[in-house]
Amino acid sequence: MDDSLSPQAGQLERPLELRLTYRLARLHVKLNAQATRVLKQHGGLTLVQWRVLVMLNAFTETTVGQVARMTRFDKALISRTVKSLVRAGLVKVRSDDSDQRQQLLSMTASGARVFGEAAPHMYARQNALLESMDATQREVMFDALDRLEDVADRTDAFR
Amino acid sequence: MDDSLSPQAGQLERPLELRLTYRLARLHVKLNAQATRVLKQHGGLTLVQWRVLVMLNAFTETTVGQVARMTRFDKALISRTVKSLVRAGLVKVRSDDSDQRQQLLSMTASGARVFGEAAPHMYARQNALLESMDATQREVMFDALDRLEDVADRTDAFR
DNA sequence: ACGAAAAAGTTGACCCGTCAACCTTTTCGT
DNA sequence: ACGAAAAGGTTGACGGGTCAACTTTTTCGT
Repeated sequence: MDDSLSPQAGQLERPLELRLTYRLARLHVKLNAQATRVLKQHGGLTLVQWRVLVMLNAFTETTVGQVARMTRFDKALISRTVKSLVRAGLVKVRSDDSDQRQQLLSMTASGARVFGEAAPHMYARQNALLESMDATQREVMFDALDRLEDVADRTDAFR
Repeated sequence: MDDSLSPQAGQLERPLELRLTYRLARLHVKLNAQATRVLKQHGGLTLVQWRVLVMLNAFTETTVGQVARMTRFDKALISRTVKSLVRAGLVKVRSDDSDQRQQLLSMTASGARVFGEAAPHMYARQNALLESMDATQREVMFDALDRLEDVADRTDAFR
């Protein structure tokens, strides 16, 4: 399989490899695929389920809305994912007496077990990613991420 | 709306803000949303349609498979998107006599017009993103993207 | 030159993620 | 203390994106 395409190319306004959005999208896809693979091999969680459990692990009792805000996922998605976790017996729900709208979520014992099974591999992966860069690279990277998010929030410049 | 969540937090194995995958995912979502907004305002293309047209603009006659490989999108997605573009009259198809399997795609006049309407804004955006970083930052960033993609390809480390 | 394998493309099924509408409970201004 | 507005959450509908199966055409080894 020859992937070099030998195009009659030339005039891409900016070479593809140097397009930031393109590169980020590509990386994001790869990282997601990798995470999904790792999770499948170690406990069978989906990526969203994993992210919810990470939150429940960090903040022992929390709510759908809080998880949604923290992960920046849509609350509809979180709501459904929590349901799937409850159905699977990994998460339990307790109603909050001081606010009848919301329910407090926490991991069950078997939820903690499944989480504990996946966690080392996921954290090893996270570390492997970070260790592919040295300290200054990392710093520049996170700084750049901050700036980019900032620019991404302000579309108004192009209206 | 208080977004600071004042959690009973503490023991996130790695603070959320410093999780690379998390930050990248978040940025990616924002960038996509921004691009979608810009496209909606200037010609009404979808993001995938835009990416296909970018390819057709750069490589005047190309095929579904080539576009799929270059954009790294699934060929099923490209196939459907091309159909939508043909239906909209923005892309036309010519059969290749030397290979009956594939069809050569190119923009129509009105395709070029719509593309030309969106392009300046999209490129301005791309530039705004790049200009939020100085030269060395950019270099570090692209280098980091290379390394990360590399690591992302080798899951085997965690098997 | 023939059959096997590979490539191009299409289609259907399916999951992910977003959006908008909606219901219930709480908060808050007056 | 009452009504409006806001917040929490659920649901349905939809487009985005992936995966696998399949058809047709081409390539290639022997």
